[in-house]
Amino acid sequence: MNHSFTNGLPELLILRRLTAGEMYGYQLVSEIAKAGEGRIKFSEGCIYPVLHRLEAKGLLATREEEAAGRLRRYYRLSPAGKKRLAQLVEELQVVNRSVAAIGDQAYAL
Amino acid sequence: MNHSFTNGLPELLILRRLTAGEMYGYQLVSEIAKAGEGRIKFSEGCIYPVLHRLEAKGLLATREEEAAGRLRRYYRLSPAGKKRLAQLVEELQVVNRSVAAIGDQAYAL
DNA sequence: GATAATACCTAACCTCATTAGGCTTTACAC
DNA sequence: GTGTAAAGCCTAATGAGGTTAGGTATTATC
Repeated sequence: MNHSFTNGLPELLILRRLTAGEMYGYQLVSEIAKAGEGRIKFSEGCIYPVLHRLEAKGLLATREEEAAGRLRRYYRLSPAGKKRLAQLVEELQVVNRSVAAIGDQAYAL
Repeated sequence: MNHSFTNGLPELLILRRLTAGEMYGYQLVSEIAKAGEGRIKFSEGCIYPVLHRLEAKGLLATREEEAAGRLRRYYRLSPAGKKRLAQLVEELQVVNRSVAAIGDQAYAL
């Protein structure tokens, strides 16, 4: 893909998607791809390690469930995860405002 | 700083700032800091290598000037640089739309 | 019986931004 | 007048995190 502005983006997309309710990893991969307009797509090799990191930091909580002979690990937001989400949204807005600000003397965004 | 969404951001800010006219590296560092609301600040150790990369790729052109006993290396946009800028702006918009899209069933951005 | 889809995972690699320096000249303070 | 900060340029080691490329097991499909 080779995109810019993607560091921290898997984390933000995961946290934000989980505000709608718990979800498992494989599902998050396809939900993110769906939201990505065919332009943004994070593979399992990216999403799973992020989920493990977020859980280790206490931003996500987990439960396991077996469905159709397959193991599913569901994740949900913790209070700390909600705070982190708000922080990431704000950081993205700072980026957007900075980009707008540095060019407003010449070009509109 | 430890921010998210910063990969590619120095490049975008530089390219966008240069649409207003040529500028030298040290100046770009402070201009970016000024646009960054005290939240975003890319040091010289980041900006100079980016400038060299962009010049090597043909996105920027250069000239040297001596002012007050100090050497200044001015950079300006090439046509390829303008195309790259448009591409980066669009990539950032895709990011913003994806973030909005993945959460619009639950929370507003 | 083979292939794709579901569902989890890890490891090596690569691309930057971060940190931490180094070099030179001018300006200001003590 | 000597020291420190600011103006300018630069590079190298580090680290965080996404990409690529796998591996495993079960179920569904042709």
